[in-house]
Amino acid sequence: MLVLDVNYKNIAIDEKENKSRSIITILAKENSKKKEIQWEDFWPYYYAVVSDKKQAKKEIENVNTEEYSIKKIEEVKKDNAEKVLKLVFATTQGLAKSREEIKELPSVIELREHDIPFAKRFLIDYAVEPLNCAKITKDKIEKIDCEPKLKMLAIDIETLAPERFPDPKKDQILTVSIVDEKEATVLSSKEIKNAKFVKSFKDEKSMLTELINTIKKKNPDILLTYNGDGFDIPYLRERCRELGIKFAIGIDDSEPKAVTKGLTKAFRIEGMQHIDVYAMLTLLAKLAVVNLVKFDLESVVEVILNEKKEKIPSKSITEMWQNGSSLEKLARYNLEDSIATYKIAKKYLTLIIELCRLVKLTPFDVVRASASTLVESLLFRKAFEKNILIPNKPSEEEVSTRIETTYEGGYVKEPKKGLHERIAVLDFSSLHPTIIITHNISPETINCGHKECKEKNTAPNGVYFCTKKKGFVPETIEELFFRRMKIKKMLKEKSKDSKEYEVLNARQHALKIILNSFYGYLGYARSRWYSREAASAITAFSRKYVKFVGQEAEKLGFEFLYGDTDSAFLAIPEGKSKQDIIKFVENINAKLPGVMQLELEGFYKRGIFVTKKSDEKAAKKRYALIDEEGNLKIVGFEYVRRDWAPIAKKTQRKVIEAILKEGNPAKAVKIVRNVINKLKSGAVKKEDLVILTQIKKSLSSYEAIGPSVAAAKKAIARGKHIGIGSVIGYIITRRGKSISERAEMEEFVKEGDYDAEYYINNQVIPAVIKIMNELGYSKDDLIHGGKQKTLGSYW
DNA sequence: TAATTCGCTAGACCGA
DNA sequence: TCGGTCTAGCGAA
Repeated sequence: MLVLDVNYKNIAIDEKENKSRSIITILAKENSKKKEIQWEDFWPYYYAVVSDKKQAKKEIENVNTEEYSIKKIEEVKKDNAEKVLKLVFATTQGLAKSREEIKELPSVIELREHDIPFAKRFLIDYAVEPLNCAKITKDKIEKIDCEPKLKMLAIDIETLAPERFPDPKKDQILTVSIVDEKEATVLSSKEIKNAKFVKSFKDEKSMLTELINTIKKKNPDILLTYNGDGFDIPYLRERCRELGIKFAIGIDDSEPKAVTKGLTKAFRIEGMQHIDVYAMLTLLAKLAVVNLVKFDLESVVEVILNEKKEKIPSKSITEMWQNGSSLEKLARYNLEDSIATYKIAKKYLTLIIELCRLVKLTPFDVVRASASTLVESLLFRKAFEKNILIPNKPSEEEVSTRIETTYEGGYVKEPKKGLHERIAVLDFSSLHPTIIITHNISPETINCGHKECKEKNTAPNGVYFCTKKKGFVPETIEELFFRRMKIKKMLKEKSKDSKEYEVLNARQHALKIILNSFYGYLGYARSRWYSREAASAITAFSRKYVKFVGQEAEKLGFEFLYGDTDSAFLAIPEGKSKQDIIKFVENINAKLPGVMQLELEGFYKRGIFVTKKSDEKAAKKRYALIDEEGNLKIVGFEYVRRDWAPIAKKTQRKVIEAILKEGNPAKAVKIVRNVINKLKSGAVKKEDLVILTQIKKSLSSYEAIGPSVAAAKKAIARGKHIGIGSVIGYIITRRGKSISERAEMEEFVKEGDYDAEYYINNQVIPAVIKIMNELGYSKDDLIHGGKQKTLGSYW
């Protein structure tokens, strides 16, 4: 049986006395049939840490147990607290209401685990893995690993938007696209001829009725939308109400329900998992699974699916609809959105499944979670297994004080500037997790009092960690770490295009994501397992280890060029070989404690470090390398930044290529001079001039009005809608004094209308000058031509 | 509305 | 109009 969802509901247990209870419901699928299982023997509960168990019990019995639906008060044993009572309730409402009064009772010190949602509580206590199979008997749920066959259905709507953001009270839904593995259909509320994929209806109401029927009939396990939480689902619900029908797509004929998630709402649909692919992608971007900054479907499709998708602005959609022209194009556009949504979801489904299983959250929750929620959810289960009480969330005051004091991070070495040859890059694999495991770093192992631990396991920041008893965090991480190693080993024997490989790879990826999140979680102010000392000790150890590698390398005659947090860049001098590096790594590994491990990331033929703009020191976090196959690795430079114009980025890349690949700085000069001339001639295309910047707060709250904000304000004055999080693409034109005054959003700029001086002096030259400086060229040489040099004189 | 710190750069802002 | 300081954004790890 495949577990699709766990939820709870309130049911009457005694109609006469008006008594009810909260009961867990499991939505499972067997032989492609969904069914709901009610779990009788599980009740809402929390713990109270008390000063005297008998006394506290009495006090609790004296409150209105009826109102709070208190069922039972049990004495329980927990490994990290002395006197603990477990309070069991009939309803979640009773539980919630009781907290205020219970926590104030004289013998009650504090409540614990009082804010764990009931369904989540069940997932923890029974170790239920959503999207995995299970054998469900009366009192047990036994996990059985399986490959779930999930039926997904993507929907997307187009609406009327006459000169305003669409309003479901007024603006009708024009078309709806529905896509699954087999079918791709558009429903239209007006006849669209000559389009096979369109089903036309006489009006909006009959179209929406068909949509509801189709969803019910297809009965998917997963309903996919793109920003369905923010738009499609509430719009459909409102619009249906407006038309006097019910958007009853739940398996129990209920409408989608809004669930508050932070500031925004998520829409839950009974009987299926609503995955908002937009939410999913913001999570995957935060977890560094995908590299996305713009989340509109067109940008996303380009990056993830490597496809081009045309955007039709809402204004044009309204026009097309009203004119009755190009309706087929409109329908196709609508269809493509659903297809894209479906494809993206499919691409990451395996990873999402593995994350659900690992942290024991439903896909609905996982895709809308944050890194901290994922880590915390996993720790909840571990705490249950280890029989320890989960720490409470910190109060707001506590959060503020935590934020006030920060701690020192990783070590970044100032690089040796200039061109270098024969570079080996070494890095620690899983640096933070391995430090945590090796040194047993956990909130509760700090300064344990043992003399021996202090002597043997003190971090460079002065705190030490117990060596006698494994900590909660390191024990958890260690288990995940070794599980991942094992999977990675298995992967080597699988064929890369097999399903097995895909699943195992997703599994190790999920583990990696969680492993990498623990360190940040320990230093995160709202964390339940917060420990600044622990987080600070981790970075202190990291600095020590990286410096150690650098020092040992120099002792052997390698040059320690650069290092950042977990890496060491070494130059291999004449007379030393790659083999010596391999030996060096082996030697270091023999000296490293615990599971610490240094790896050879790769060899590079050449590399360049440049000076900062502000002074003559070499810049950290910016360098370029070329490997033996001629592959460039450009880090930190303008080339990788989106807030630089493509003309500057492309030129920089070409310059780096000419120098590292061909060793031909004269060619680099030529490239730059050509670009300058082209800019001057006015022939550079708009698309090469656009600078992208995100608007991160409300436009009114900016103290300094930079070009992006200025451009956005002007665009708003022209009627454009720009919200927080919008990415502004602007061009510097010739109209105005300051740069901000001259900035205009791309769509309001004509081809050729740009400020060549700006793009030469503020974009192209700054992007290449520091690189050319290292080769002996000045700004003048770039602008006026001049000396010819070859790299020969340097090597 | 929520993993961390370190670091670079641009351009506005502000006072002289 | 200058130079220093501050705000802001983005990237590396």
